[in-house]
Amino acid sequence: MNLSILSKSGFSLDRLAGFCAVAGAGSIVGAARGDAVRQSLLSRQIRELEEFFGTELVRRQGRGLVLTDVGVELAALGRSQITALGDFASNCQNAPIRISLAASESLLQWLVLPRLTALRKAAAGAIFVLHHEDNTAIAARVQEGLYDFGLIRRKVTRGEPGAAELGVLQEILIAPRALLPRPDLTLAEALTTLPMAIPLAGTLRSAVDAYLSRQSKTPRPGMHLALECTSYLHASAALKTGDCAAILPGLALTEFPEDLYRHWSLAPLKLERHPVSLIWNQRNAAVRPMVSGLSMALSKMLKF
Amino acid sequence: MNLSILSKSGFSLDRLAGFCAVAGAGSIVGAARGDAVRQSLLSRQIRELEEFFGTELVRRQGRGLVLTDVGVELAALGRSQITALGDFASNCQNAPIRISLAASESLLQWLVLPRLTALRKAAAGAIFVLHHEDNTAIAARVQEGLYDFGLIRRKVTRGEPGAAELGVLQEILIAPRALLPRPDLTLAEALTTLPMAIPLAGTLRSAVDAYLSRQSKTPRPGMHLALECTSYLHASAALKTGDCAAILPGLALTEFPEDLYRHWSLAPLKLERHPVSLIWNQRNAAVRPMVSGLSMALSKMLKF
DNA sequence: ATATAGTATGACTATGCAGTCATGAATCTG
DNA sequence: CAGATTCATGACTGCATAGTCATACTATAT
Repeated sequence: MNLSILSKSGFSLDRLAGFCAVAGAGSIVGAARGDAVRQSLLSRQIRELEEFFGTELVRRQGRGLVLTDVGVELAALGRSQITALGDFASNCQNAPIRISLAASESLLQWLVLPRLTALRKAAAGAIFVLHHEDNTAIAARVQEGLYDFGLIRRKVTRGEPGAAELGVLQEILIAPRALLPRPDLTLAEALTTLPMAIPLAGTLRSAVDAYLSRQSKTPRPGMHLALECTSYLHASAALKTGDCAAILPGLALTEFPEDLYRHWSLAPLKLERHPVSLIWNQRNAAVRPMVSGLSMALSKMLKF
Repeated sequence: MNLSILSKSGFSLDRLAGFCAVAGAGSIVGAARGDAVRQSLLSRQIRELEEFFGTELVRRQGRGLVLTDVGVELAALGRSQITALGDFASNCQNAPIRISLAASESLLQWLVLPRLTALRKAAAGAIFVLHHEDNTAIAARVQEGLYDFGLIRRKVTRGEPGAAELGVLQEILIAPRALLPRPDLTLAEALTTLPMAIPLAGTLRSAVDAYLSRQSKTPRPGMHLALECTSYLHASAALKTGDCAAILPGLALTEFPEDLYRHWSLAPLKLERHPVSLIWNQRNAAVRPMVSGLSMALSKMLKF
């Protein structure tokens, strides 16, 4: 075993953890959590690590810092080690392990949380820590080992390690029946006449317009919109007021009973399909037995 | 990230390394390497770890100690972490990583070492550390993470992770031509008349006897043996003296040129076949990029 | 019973490191 | 430009821990 780490001074678990915190927060001040005193400690710890390893770990850039490639590597290594030790300690105390999962608000709301009971059973007493984060950041964070699992919208190449495809999101239009002038309203009529809440996703908006023009229905720009929002959750809440219709992921349908709400498939819109995939960190899985076990269970249970 | 390890006192990398050393050596005195002073330190460090984790890590048994299951787990975890950190530090200094491989003397001699040049090339500057150890211990040590790779004689179930079958050892009989009364001596005649060096493997010995009795040749117990030895290497050395024939793995044949030595297949003896397999530790492979890369290369290059 | 080979423990020292504080330096923003 | 934000540095304190030593304890072998 290579014991050079222990015979030389300048390395400690504490420094490693500090560095990981900085890496996670993206800045020293951020990692110091407002504590001005901690800032100086962290700054020094990073310098000591750099001296110890003989490499730059961060690059001072402007009035902030960015990790170097080596720094990213070390942060990932450190995170996996500290988590593994934490798991081990938790196990010794029969204390629950924490498993983190990051996803967009809407996926958490309509894909993960409805299945919570089953998930908790599969996790055998582990505690789930849910994080919501914007879609692009999730993949990176999972790669860094900051989250154990992530749900993202992308294809998975067959046999790819650390990823599993869960299903394809289908958007639908839902409207309160009370709002309908006639019960047999067509999709195109609904889209042109009903006040509507739709997320501010450019592609969705333009797909609606394109569809309407194919149907020779003049879209009334702005007029048929009651609300533009940044999340399907807001659209869902708006829909619940009964004041407007909304475009939501099909998964949300369970919240809107058939007798009070009517829904239309948006298949005619030929929207781009978004496969939802579960991803996890391979190194984390190897080091945390719970993660490797759960990756199988989660990819089954979250399928839709 | 679970930071309970750092906020509570009683844990340190040093203690973890000490515990791993004790686990590897099997005793505190052994790990102390003769240093009587270190013994007391190690004993205390183990107790502190036990207090920290709130679990027994070793069980005092007689005048020695044995690891508990939890202890074995922690030792493996610690070893993989310390090695991974060591690798990282080595990488930062552009220093070579050490990759350890354990096998029986004969496999090292005739399977590994002849391919050393190719192996070193595949390992891209890593240093190979060869250990010889008796066959049964190797699997356990690899599992503990003490060795990165091991060569053992057992079957590999298809798709088994951390293992690859390399080939099937075929024993052969080799004799110096100078020793032969006639150049066309049959296998049975050779086995009954030539002085012979064979390893003290009970199965090999009784297979020879069984074969001879099938051939209605009376084995002359003891008489046809010049040497019983505990390793094929000894048999090989004896063979080189020219004074006796020897049963050796087919791999050894390269050392004995056709013009000076004659060899017979032992296929008629219907010996039990021993597949040789390369095994490695999955956790180690996940944590040491070099190991996971090499596992593919080694299982190809060591095939025979 | 005695020797021996192992572990355990108490008492101490030295040191490396986290924690703390004040202040400086570099960079961006209005 | 001033002011704000962020990182860097030097100087100090207190504490946890590695290191050291002497000795006690325990099980096994003869």
